[in-house]
Amino acid sequence: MRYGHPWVCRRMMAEGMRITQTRMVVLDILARNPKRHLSAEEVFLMAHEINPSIGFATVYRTLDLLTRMGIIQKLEFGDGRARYELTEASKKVPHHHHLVCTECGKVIDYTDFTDEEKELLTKVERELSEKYNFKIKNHIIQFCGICNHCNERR
Amino acid sequence: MRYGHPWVCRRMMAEGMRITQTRMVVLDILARNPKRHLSAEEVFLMAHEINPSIGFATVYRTLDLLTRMGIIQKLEFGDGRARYELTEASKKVPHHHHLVCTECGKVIDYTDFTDEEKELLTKVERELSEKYNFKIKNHIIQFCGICNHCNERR
DNA sequence: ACGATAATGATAATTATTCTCAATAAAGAG
DNA sequence: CTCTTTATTGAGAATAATTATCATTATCGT
Repeated sequence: MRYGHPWVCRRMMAEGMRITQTRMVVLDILARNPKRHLSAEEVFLMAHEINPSIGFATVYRTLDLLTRMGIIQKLEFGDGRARYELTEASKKVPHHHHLVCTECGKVIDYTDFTDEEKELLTKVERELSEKYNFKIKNHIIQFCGICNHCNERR
Repeated sequence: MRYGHPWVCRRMMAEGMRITQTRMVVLDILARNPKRHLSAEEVFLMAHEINPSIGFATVYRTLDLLTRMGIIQKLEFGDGRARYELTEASKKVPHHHHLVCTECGKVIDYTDFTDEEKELLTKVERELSEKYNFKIKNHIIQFCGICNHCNERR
């Protein structure tokens, strides 16, 4: 059977993993929704539309697998459910970070200041990596506060 | 009754909140353990040592309250339980960020590169604040990877 | 000291995530 | 293409963190 995402498939094969329909469906969903921060449940619902036989547990397992492979990233915005999106390293999503409203949970992606940020981050990453002997795979940057909407109704 | 943490007490009173023993005990525990990233359960156990009548639910409520007040910060390192520590803004803890091992969950605090980082962060914070009309209270920066220990046993 | 009521403790309820295990399907061998 | 091995899956049960409920308690202005 043929699927897309050749770079992921190559890595899976190289590591002796099987390329299954569920894995490709989950990856596809995340790749097609780069703007949203999908929760496991949302991914499950979308996967279920494509193939109703896909189970919840497998979606979790696949999200976990892709996270450990560094293809997607698990994000936690403090509302009790994890969110997932492709990593920058997967070359499918541009450098960006998140602005989180701690009141309503709204999340804004911002892509400003990325050149300066990127430069500093690369430097910090390299040096921390050496100093602490840590193989750094990616990073999470969130600014937390109150959005204009929540600010107004007070 | 007299407690420490006058700056917190002042703010609580100003906002019509009551200054209770449980709140002060929880705050004290976090203030006395700036190096650790305590989970709600750990805080509960320590609080329970001090006063066995303190309940789990109240610890959660207090952690949530202090978080909303910006005195402590809720951190999620991906192991399914939230951690709490004083914010930089509370002036009790120095500027630092976290290095998280996605394999074993180990967390290293690092305080390197803080001058450059701080400068950039302040700038980014100010400009994002204007652009998105967001009242930014704090930020979370985590570098995720594999620690040397986990790297060796492969 | 008193009274209004915010806060609490105990416990039940909820909810996201993980585990279990028999059934299924991917991939290499023939 | 068929067979075999075994990694992966689906369904549902189990787990664990967090939140809600509600009668009781303790704070604080008077």
